Amino acid sequence: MPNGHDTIPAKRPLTLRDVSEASGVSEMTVSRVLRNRGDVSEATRNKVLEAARELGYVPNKIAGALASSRVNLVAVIIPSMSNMVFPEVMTGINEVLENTELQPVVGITNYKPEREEAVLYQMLSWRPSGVIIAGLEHTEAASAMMAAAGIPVVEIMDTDGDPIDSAVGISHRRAGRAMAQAIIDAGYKRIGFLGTKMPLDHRARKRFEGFTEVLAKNGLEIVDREFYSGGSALTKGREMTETILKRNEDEPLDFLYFSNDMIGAGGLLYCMEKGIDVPGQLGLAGFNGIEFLDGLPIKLATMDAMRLEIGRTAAEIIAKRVNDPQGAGETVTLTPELALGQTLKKVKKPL
Amino acid sequence: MPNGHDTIPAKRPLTLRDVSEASGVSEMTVSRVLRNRGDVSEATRNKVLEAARELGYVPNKIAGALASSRVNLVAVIIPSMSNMVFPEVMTGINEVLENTELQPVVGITNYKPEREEAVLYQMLSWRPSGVIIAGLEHTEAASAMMAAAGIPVVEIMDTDGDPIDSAVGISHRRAGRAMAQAIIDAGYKRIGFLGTKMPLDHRARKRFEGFTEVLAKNGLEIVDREFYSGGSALTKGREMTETILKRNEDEPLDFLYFSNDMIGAGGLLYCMEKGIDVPGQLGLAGFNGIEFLDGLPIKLATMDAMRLEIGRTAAEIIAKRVNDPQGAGETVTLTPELALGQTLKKVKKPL
DNA sequence: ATGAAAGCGCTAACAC
DNA sequence: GTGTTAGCGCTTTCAT
Repeated sequence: MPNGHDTIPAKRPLTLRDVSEASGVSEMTVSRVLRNRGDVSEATRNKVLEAARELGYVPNKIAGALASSRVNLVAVIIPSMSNMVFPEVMTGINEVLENTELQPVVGITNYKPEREEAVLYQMLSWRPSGVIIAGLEHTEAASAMMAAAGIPVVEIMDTDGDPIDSAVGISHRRAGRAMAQAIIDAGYKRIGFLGTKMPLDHRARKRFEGFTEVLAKNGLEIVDREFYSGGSALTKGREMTETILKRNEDEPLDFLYFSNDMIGAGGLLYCMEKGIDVPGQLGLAGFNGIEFLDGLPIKLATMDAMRLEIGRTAAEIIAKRVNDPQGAGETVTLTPELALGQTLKKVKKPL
Repeated sequence: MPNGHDTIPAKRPLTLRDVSEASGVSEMTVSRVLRNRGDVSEATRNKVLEAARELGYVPNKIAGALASSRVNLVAVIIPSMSNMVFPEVMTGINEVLENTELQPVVGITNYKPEREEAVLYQMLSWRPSGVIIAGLEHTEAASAMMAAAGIPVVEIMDTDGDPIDSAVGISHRRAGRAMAQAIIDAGYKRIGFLGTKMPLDHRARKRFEGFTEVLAKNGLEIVDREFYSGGSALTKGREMTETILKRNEDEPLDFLYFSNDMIGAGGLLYCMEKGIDVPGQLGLAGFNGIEFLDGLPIKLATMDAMRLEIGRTAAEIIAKRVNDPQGAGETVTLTPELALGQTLKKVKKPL
């Protein structure tokens, strides 16, 4: 032992039987005490608790789960942990699950379908009580596994599609449309798009589709676009903004639509530094409503992805269904508000 | 079924026996095939795989783990997921574990010792192959559990203390001392401190102690301090900076030391907005080296907490020890570099 | 190369 | 209120 923590070094991990012997109470009753189940007299209860504490017994959930075929785990499968959106979803999930027996277990897919399939397989092999998974697009095998698992499955973030069981999210197509409409209403015409180089980010794709759809209806097109991958989003936003503005100096752009707020913030900082008049000369908008935007000198127009709410609702659906396995799936579509901030001209909508 | 995913709805979850019956191969051999263990003829192997795929069989790890008393899980216990530092640690852990059989399972403590104890208990009850846990300070019960668990335990982030088994991190005391020295060397005298209101953030506390220690040795003291809790760190940094500067207008501060880079960035944005000459009139420094700083107009002086490296090293220690349970604990102290950025005057150190 | 039997540590179900 | 018995679905061990 490298230091002063004094403990009973356990060769063989302790079992219920050890507690049973130490307390002189049957294994079954020990089990009851440790799970607060069934009637146990105060006296034996204390004897057991005392013995367990004394020995430092930690129950073996593996054995418990096998015997009871109940596993209080919820598989949460998300693309990434590094872009601020999923940590917040997790917070929402945690908030709700903390008040239940359920415990989230997180798997990361890095936006790769085959990775998602593998992670899902791993997680399902622990026989969780439910699955919360980002997105509606999965490999065929993954969809089949979830459908066959016989547990509640909630697909989150997006509701533009066909859920396996339940879904909670926003319509990203609608989000793209709404932003396009706001930009058009404000009178901008020469619009640039800056986004991630991620063909597999279906939600970004749907927003883009909704966006261009409304532009088209109004006789407009995206004038230029710029993509990035990897690196610090703030830095990339700055660089991409410089690039796209320089490339269009002859016929300048009057609006930049960023596929996320982090690159949007980078763009905003760049504009402020260069003394570009925002929103007069150039309008800006992002997507996500990251809280961090509040700290910027001026607020970026954006649309909240309602991450916290999505996490909470998804967890609630799972919690409900665990106690009511017969329950049917449901789809909850949340409707985010457009936050105009200070980077979008406030122009009256033409009649 | 709410939609078009065609699957075999499984009433009773499939078992090895189902695959055995479907393939006409004994359960034991099926098990061998599915785990790639022992010699199995190519013919039976294919029969089994075919049957398993056909049925959509997902092995039950609960049963497997109980029978083999081997669980390929690594418990990762961290205070929070929302402040950018731990996601990066996770990335490092994942990178390494991806190349092994091991899988991380994350628990969040919210900086509460009693929560940490509870989470640890939960995790240990799954009999993981190892534990990675943030910090060296735990409740007595938590320390005892880890010491008695008979598995490798790596305490991360901090090495100023007494590890249970292994530790990987930096010396936060040294980090505080180094930053203080750099500030003093640059000639700043009237130093303010801005931090989190978190008595249980031992690492912040140690940095602070190291910091004031060096100031004291040089006949200096912190002139004023300001604390926050909750909210957007960027916003809070901005507000706190305003507050502390205003409060000391009579005898102005010439340096602000922020306990993390996010509030530091907020302070920096505030200064730029107000036209405060940084680093001439006022120097600034933070802590953590978050990549995001690169996107700011000028770079904040900071010290990298080496999160990625810590995560990787911790995971490596676990991976190594799982295959060598006799191995002894080890302590790895990483030494971060001070990044002066552009918010600290470059003044020659007085001879 | 394959199979049969025993049991991992716990809990459901049923006594008493 | 407490104890007994029989598994949960796998893997270990030992035969063959």
